[in-house]
Amino acid sequence: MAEPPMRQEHLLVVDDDARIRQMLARYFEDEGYRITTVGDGKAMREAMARGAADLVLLDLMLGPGESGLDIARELRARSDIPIIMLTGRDDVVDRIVGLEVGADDYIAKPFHLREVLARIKTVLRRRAPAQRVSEVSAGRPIRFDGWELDIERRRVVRPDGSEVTLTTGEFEILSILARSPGRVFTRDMLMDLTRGRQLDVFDRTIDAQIARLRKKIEADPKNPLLVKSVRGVGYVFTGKAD
Amino acid sequence: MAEPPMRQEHLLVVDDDARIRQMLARYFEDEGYRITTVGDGKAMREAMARGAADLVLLDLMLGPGESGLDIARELRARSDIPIIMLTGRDDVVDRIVGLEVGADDYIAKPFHLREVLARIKTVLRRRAPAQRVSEVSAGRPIRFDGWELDIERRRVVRPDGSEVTLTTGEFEILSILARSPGRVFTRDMLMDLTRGRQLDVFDRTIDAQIARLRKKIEADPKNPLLVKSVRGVGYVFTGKAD
DNA sequence: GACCGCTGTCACACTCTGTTACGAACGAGC
DNA sequence: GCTCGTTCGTAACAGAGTGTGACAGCGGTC
Repeated sequence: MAEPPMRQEHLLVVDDDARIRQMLARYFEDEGYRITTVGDGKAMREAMARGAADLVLLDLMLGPGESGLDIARELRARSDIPIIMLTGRDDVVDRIVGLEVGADDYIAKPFHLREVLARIKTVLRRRAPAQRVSEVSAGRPIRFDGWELDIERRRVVRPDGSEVTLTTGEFEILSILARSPGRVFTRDMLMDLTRGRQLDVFDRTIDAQIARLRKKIEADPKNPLLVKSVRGVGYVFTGKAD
Repeated sequence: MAEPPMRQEHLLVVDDDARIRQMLARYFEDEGYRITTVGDGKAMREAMARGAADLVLLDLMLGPGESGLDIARELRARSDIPIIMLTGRDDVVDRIVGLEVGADDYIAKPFHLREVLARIKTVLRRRAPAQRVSEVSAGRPIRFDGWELDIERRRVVRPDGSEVTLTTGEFEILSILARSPGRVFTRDMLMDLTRGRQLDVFDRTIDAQIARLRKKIEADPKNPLLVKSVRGVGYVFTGKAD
């Protein structure tokens, strides 16, 4: 029986902070990864041209005139390479946009190296299916199945024209989900993106909010059509964009 | 050293990792195969032009700007040569797409050489009757016999327009099967593609799920028309695409 | 302070799924 | 045809995951 060849996975780090680059490089080399680090978009393009990486770790706060979001969009337009964004602790908006743009996951700075490793393994292992880049442009209302969700004005209008009154929490969850239809969000991500904190072990907060949301927007909350559960994973928005 | 095949079968390996090419070359030469190895799509086209191989072992993660999936599609468009994909450990999505594109089987890296040999023998033996490339494009619902399966929206609609409520697990299995009608999936593949893990020896999980699925979508679950069993092998979707 | 809406937490019921067990169906060989 | 060993279908059960009513704490308003 032959020894299985451990293919060395190749990470590409894009961060303008040299200390972070060095720290990540040292850690992941020790962990047996091949790692390339670059400081800006230009160097990233060159590195990608020299040889495709298996995953990109992308800082969202690059130097002046460069946005990690644009780079993510650019990468996504050209390949399906997994992207993990490094975001500021409270850049909830950037995280949401990052996910819309097609990033696979995000990690808040400052991070624990072990956590980065865990996320990388997860993303490489279970590539989220069909990361369709959503066409949602901020500011324009989202329309689905006759509904209208105006994120700017925090309004939700039924197909018959009447307005639904959602609480802040309900609205937040619906916004996150509806911005990326078809993408499954874990409870942990939803907690983070709506409340900015982590989910405890037996936390049922998100479930309760989803139940309340369904009661308001689903014709039959027992058979939801817009927000479905994915057992063992989380929730997904299944409305059909108009 | 194994018994050499009657006629020396010719394998073509496409992988950008020279160590893997060399390892496969040495092993299969010892096993009595004729083997050609190339590192990219261009070299593959040249090799194919020089002389058709009997089977292509294709790495899905090639260098920059090259996707194994595109190459598989290209190969399949021009010939019925059997294709076995080499995929990352858990690139479930890539595997599914690969099968849709018309590959005959896949092997997860890192692999055991004996396993590769076994799979090659199987594929060459059963010479799958020209796996029809399915036209399934992600995002668009699959239609068969009046049914509609909308993977994005996680919906299944009967010919009479009513909706079937499938559980997450049932839906997953049906999705995998229906994406590649006519292809026989082993229980092991189904377990791998839906749950990302391997089947234990006396595992009846898939059978149970299939039974539950049939109860919901078959008119007569005892005489299934959509999901049939292939004794000793697995299950196959036999719905007729509309 | 009293009131009120929102949300986190708990408890309980219900659903889903892996596992087991057993009988039926099947194929091979005689 | 028959037997025998294997494979498959499925009912039943238990454990894990999920839905949801109830309630209390919190922060706001009057």
